[in-house]
Amino acid sequence: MQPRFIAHLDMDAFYASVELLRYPQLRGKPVVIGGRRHAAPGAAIPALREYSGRGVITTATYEARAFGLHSGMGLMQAAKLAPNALLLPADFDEYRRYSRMFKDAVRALAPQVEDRGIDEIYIDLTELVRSGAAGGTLDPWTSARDVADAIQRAVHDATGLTCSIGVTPNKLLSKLASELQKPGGLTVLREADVPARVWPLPARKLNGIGPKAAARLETLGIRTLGDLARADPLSLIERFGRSYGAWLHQAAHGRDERPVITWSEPKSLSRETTFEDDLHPVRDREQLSRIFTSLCARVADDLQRKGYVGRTIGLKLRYDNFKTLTRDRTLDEPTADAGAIRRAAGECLKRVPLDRRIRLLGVRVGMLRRVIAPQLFIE
DNA sequence: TCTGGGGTCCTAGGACCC
DNA sequence: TCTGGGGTCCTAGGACCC
Repeated sequence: MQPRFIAHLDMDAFYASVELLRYPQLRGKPVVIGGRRHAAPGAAIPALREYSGRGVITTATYEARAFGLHSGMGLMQAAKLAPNALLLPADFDEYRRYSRMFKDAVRALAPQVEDRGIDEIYIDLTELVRSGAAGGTLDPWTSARDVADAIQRAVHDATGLTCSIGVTPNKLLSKLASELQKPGGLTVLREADVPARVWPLPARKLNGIGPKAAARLETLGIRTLGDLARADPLSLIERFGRSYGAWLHQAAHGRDERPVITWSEPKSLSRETTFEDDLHPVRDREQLSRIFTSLCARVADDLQRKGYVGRTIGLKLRYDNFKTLTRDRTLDEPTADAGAIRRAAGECLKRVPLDRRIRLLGVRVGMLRRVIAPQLFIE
């Protein structure tokens, strides 16, 4: 395969940065996004110490991260570390608007874009670099850096927001590289840089090595990606299975052939909610039933708006002890009807033990099939 | 006052069919 | 009576990611 030039672009503290455009007076202060809507519009922005309830940080500004706050952290725990940090509820409609703006700005320069959620993308720069560098003697990596630099400026011009970009021969390394100089970084890594720049990093930094795998690796004395690269591939396969073990070995050497995928069909749509207070299956039966029905109605609405029907209806339930279970049922014919989804999900609910308080309820529809043309639906 | 909400992919076992 | 494969579909759970 010809060498490729792949970029990973990651918006810096995206949700928080969008809020700072709206509230410029908060710039330089520790701010976190998360929790449910809590203050009346127009009221003063509350500090973390004033918050009570469930919820986690979705994004923290760099000033807030200095206190040890990070996304995923419970808000009550965060309040202990930084009681004076300011707290704003998430405004997803606004973030989606900015997401479209930055992605459009990138696509105008480099069309081969893979969506990886609201605030990050992969970009295949190979064609641009080849056509741009073909005329001169310019080193292609210098050319790739120039394109990435232009993308960074275009994103800032379009949105007023900064991003970090990694440019390398593949998605795995680019994802890693974009994190090396946040915020506002542009990091170029070539294959030859892997031993010096990648191997010293903790194994956990690799996209695909999560907390569980990292802990198992640690027990084998594997802490860095260099340790992993030196590990015997056969023993990795023995311990982690044929597929994941082989992947671990390849990944530690910075090898990844996955293409940049510019469009893919969704596989499932779901809605779930964590209750303000755990609900009792008997005493709070009516409230649970209302919430359950409304979740079904919301998934049905999502399906209809986006133009899909689905055949597998799934229920998700989390008890007060955080134990989570799922049940699903595959119908003969796909549906997007709220009533049909509710009936199937109701059958699933009959198959779970309801002997303790419930924390979360969710409804999922899978095995999707498209019913209208993609350009007709509105995001 | 621990632990949101929306996804993807993988594994493993059982049913069922040939 | 016991014993085969292989293949597909369905279900449940778990790891991981943003």
